[in-house]
Amino acid sequence: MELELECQGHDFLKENTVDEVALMFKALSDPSRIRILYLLSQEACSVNHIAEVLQLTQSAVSHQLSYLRTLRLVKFRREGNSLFYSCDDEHVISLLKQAIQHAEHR
Amino acid sequence: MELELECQGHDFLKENTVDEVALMFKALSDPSRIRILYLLSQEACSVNHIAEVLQLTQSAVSHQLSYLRTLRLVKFRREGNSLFYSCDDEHVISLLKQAIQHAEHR
DNA sequence: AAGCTATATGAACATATACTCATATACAAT
DNA sequence: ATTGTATATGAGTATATGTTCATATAGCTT
Repeated sequence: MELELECQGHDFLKENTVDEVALMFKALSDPSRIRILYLLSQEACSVNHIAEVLQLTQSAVSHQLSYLRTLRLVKFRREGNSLFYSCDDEHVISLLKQAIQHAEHR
Repeated sequence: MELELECQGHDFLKENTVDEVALMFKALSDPSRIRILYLLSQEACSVNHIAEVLQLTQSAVSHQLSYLRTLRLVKFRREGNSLFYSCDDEHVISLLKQAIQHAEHR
């Protein structure tokens, strides 16, 4: 049966698909972004709150949020002077949580 | 009910966990590695075969396999002069395939 | 309007990344 | 042993990445 399978054709990934997947995983491949996304998966947060909780500078957080916004992984609503960010891609959050589960239980 | 949730404590990720997750996603964040892993998820391949099929140099493939080996995402068996690589982490392949599905159907 | 707070942004920098090229290693075959 | 084939590896390089620092923008308050 292995031999049968070896003779079949293979899926080939479209360049577009590969690049999109790469971008998606790249977004998840940095510790700061992982912590930001995980925090936002639990509650909407202002930029300063994220910075305080995660012990990052406001600027670093803002840059990362800008990055995540571009990929539409987060969205925000304004409330007075503050911007409350939250997750905007459940699928990505799902992947993140699976990876966390996997890393924790080992 | 939203108010209730806002008052609860939050999960915090251990530094170790964050770093492991980051490494894992970093492995999946490069187009060449994505294509290599996806190919290997379909059949075990020699280094040269990977290079031919994916139109990469032997050296580039070998470097990436070395990277993936370090993370134990691939393993290999020797057969004569050739080394046949295959996937060694079903969980990572699962994440990869989910991301591909997500990217394709949109 | 002026001053205050929250956030965004650009430049600069140090490090990481992925590749190429040249060469080394390992096994096979004669 | 020598040659050939398959793979690995080290150095070098160009580009990408994540942060900091300084400054800009936007909205609130008085």
